[in-house]
Order: sequence, then C-alpha cells, then structure tokens
Amino acid sequence: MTERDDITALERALVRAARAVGRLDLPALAAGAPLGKEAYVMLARVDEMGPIRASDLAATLKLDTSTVSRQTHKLVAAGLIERTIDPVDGRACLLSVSERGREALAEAVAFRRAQLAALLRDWSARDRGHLTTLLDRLADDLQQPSAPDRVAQPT
Amino acid sequence: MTERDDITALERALVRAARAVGRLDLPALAAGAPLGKEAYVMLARVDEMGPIRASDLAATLKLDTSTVSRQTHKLVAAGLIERTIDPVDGRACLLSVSERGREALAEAVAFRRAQLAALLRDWSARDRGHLTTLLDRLADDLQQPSAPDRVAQPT
DNA sequence: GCAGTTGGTTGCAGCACGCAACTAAATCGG
DNA sequence: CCGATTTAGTTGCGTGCTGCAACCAACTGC
Repeated sequence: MTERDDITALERALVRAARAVGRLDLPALAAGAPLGKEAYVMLARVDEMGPIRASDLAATLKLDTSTVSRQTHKLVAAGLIERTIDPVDGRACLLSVSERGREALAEAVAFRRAQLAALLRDWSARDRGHLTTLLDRLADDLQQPSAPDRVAQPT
Repeated sequence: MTERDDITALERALVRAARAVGRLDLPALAAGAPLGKEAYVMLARVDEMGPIRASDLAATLKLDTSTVSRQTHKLVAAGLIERTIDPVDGRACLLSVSERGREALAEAVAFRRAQLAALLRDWSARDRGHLTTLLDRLADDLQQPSAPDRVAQPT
C-alpha cells in the first residue's frame, strides 16, 4: 500500500513536471530563444553523435523517419545542418552540424541554461545534482531497458 | 564554472526525461491505456479541483480557453465529465467528473501506476521518494513563482 | 541482371494548440 | 430600467509535430 501511493505520487509529479518543462518552451520562443524544442533536440543529438544517418537519428529519438526527414530539411534550409551523401551507401545521407549550427546550438544552450538557472536560483547545488542524477537514470529506464514501446506484450 | 556545467547537465537531463515521459504515452495508448495524455491531465484536474469553471481550468493548466473548451466537449461527449450551468453566472459552466469519468480516471491511474512500477521496478523506495520530492519542487518553481511565462521581462 | 531489401521523401490525415472574431449573459452608469 | 461595456465560452482559421502508407532510388543476393 505504501508502494502504491508512492508510485502514484511519483506518477503525478512526473506528469506535472514534464508538462511544466514542455510548456517552458512556448514563452521562451517569444522571449527570443534561438531554437524551438524540436530543432534543439535534433540539433543537439546530431552534434553529439557526429555525422549520423537520418534513420539512426530517427531511431535514437524514437521518431518516424518521415518526421526526421522534414525536420532535418528545415535545419538544412536554415543552414544549421549539413547533409552529405554517405560514401558507403548512396541512398543514405550523413547529417552533421554546420558552423552556423554550432553557434546556434551554443546560443540555445546558453539561453536555456540562463533560463533554468534563473528558475532554480535558490536550489542548492546538492539538490540540482541529485535531480540530474535521478532524471538521467529515469530517462534511461524509460527508454533503454526492456520496455521502451511495448509495455505489456508477452512477445 | 562548476555551476555552469551543473546547470547544463540538469537541462540536458530535464529535456531527455521530459521527452521520455511524453513519448511514453503513444505506445501506452496502443497497449490499451484508457485515456490519452491530455484527457488524463484534464480529467484529473477537474477531479481534484471539484466543480470548476472552464476558464479556471484553463488557467491552472495554462491552456487557452478554446483548447479547454474543445477538450472538455470531447470528455462530455464521452460521458466522463458533466457540465452544469453555474448558478451564480449564467454564461459560465461548472465542470465535474461523472461516475463513468471517475471509473475511467481510476482505471487510467491504475494503468499508469502499473506501467511506471514496471519501468522502475528496481528503484529503491528512497530514490523514488526523492525523485518525487524534487520533481514536485521543480514543477512548483517552473510554474508558480516569478517566472511562469515571462522569462526575461523587466516589468 | 533481375528480384528483393533498405534509406529516404512525400501525400495524407490526425491532433493539440493559440489567436481572433463572435455570441450570450452579466454588470455598470445614467 | 435601458444602453454600453465587460466577461465566459464557442468556433473558424491557421500552424506545427507526428505517424502511416505509398513511392522512388540505390544497394544486395542469387
């Protein structure tokens, strides 16, 4: 029974926080954020995973390839991403962050960091670190392990 | 410098976790979840805030009244919410959860709890509690205090 | 070299959302 | 008490992200 309430409370907190985080982006854009949420996530992923195929990007983001295709096209059009043909496979393309993209990403990171720092200005470093650790672990457990998509499938 | 990296890491973890939580819903629906994310949030809010006006609901959810109007209409059509005219103001309506709605909500809560419990099955009660506390505080700080929408406005 | 597979793009549809225009009901001032 | 203004909610319109399915082009295997 304790665990029951325990999990329920966590679920509530999770939904609430996820919502709050998500809603942070709309006003941020109005306030001059350089990149929208989706562009930011995608650009950051491309940046950290080096030249990467569109399909691999889609896989790591758990998005449909069509969605990635559209988003990357936007980023290419904006000059933030470069697309080169994969030398070992003529139909694939390798995505990498351009110089402009790197700048935009740095700017976006700075903006978000400042925003978050302002919002959490009275948190202790200890609590921030703790939350970071727990969130990373949570994200890992939510995606990686046994049940990313399937939740209750006997296989 | 330490704080700088500290916040950056937290921001990354936050985005990742929020994304993971959000993406949990799509497969959940496929796996038989009773309520979509939005319907769930709205129904839960109506449940906890008793009979509530549409405009107040919109305010607490930080949504446009038009969005709330549409969503609640769906819920009413589904028989999960009852809409009565506010006795003290003929243009306002009071929303409350119907009996069917209460059942659906309970079912949804149970589903989500089970899902989460499965995903976090090897977490200690201590860590779960800690995360819950931190997330609640985070959600509070992200919405309530000084900077819910405006992020950098001198006022 | 042809059949089958795989990477990516595009048409289509669904959904949530915000803004603006609108209706109806309340409230205010004369 | 009546016209003017404000307020609660609804609806039209446009936008953005998303997945699915059909499609094209390039690779792979027999």
